[in-house]
Amino acid sequence: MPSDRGGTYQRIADDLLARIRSGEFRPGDRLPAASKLLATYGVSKTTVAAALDVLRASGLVVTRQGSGAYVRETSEVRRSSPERLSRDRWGRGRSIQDADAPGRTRVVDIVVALAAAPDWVAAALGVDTGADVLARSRRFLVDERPMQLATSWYPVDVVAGTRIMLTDTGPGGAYQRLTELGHAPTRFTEQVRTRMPVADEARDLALPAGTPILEVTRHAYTEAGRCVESTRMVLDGSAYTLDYTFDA
Amino acid sequence: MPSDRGGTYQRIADDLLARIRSGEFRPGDRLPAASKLLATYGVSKTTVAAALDVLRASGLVVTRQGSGAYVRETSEVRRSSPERLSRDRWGRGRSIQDADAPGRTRVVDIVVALAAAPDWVAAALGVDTGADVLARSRRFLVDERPMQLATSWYPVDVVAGTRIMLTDTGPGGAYQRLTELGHAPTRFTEQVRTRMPVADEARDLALPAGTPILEVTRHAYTEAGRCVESTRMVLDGSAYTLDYTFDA
DNA sequence: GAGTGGTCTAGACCACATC
DNA sequence: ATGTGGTCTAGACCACTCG
Repeated sequence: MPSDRGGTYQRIADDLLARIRSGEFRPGDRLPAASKLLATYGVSKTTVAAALDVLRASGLVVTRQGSGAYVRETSEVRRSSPERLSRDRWGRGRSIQDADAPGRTRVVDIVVALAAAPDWVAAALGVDTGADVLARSRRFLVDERPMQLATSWYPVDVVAGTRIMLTDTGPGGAYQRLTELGHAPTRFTEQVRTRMPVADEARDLALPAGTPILEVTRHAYTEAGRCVESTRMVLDGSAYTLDYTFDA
Repeated sequence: MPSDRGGTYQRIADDLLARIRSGEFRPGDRLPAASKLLATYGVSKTTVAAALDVLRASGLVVTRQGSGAYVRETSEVRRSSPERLSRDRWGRGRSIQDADAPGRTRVVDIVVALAAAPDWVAAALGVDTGADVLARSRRFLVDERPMQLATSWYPVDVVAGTRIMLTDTGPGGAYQRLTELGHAPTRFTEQVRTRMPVADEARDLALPAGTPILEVTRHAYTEAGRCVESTRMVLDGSAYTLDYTFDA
């Protein structure tokens, strides 16, 4: 066992990490039970638990009560490219979700309501702070695994009386409806950040400890330069890779 | 104190979180000492420590030994846009780093060496797996705060005998040199992921617990479609927002 | 020196899964 | 029924800062 800096629990964590890296424990494998580790390293149960906490916080190990501690399996990565928003994707009446990687996407927990616009939404959509806008929230499952939370906001004058105000926006989705209304989005901006999830997000996305999220904020602009949609997405950071392309 | 689900430490963490959210404790404020919390909640020191561990792992609290536990200050956000790579930026002999947000950028720990290409680099650059390529590693400080680690790889036949092989690539940086060599990058792809840092990254970026990183992989292509640079960057996730723009 | 966070023990009880 | 992880206690010692 290495005797570097840090407490005993840190050295045990480092040792276990090295054994995982070396291939002694592979993804999906169960680590030795705490009672074994306790004896192996000659420490108390609390110290072993602390070591496992380190590995959990770094997202490398998941624990299942009554079962064991397991090396986390690298989940299949889901790619997300701007091409999913290209006009010929949604122009044909296909769902934008079809553009993502394989897997059956299901949209659940759809909530559509008029609500006061958050500051940054009001600023983007060009409405007064606190003015009512249409908010569409929903949750995306891929093969029944929750992958993404999203809320989109629209100016009321744009979407009033359209299918965007209904739970089902119809073929092609909101972008197709906006196009039919003469507000076709032609340009998008996305801002990408990362952070640890809040408790609600961790629950809704079923995130194990040590899993950060990607927060993507997208704005859709018409040819005239008007912002007609503001969207904030929260993605399972262990599942997504975002692809972007641009010219010098 | 809420008496919801979960252990005592979880309820203490939830309570402290609520008090932070309510504004009772503001960013930079010191939380009550563990000895106070211990008395307030009527629990043992271990339980208080567990509650603080929850808040640390979520990046909301930082602790300083011998001093106290503090509500984490939201560090100034540093924006990073593709425009930093536009030709007129580096075409004028300015450093690409100048394109980022305010602050003095300093590049340290520059290491330039020939090394075996990792698989994904070899594939991108179109060389044999394990073949030697030029690797440039460095670390970026902004106002002396470490913000980013980066390694770039170049095909040997492109950069042999040029300043790209030196520590100082000269005015305009590597892209300007590539342009002079007839390999002007005209198109870039970036792949963005997030994950928790490994120990080395947490140390080199001075990341507090509960801080995820952004891993950005960029490829630079010439007009002819050849990839002449492959770069992997690791960014302090609490400091960066990535900006992208694209058309429908 | 007083106060703070960080670590560790030995043992206990609980909730959960069935290795 | 047994073994697993999860939680908690009361107390101890250490390392660090200086409120």
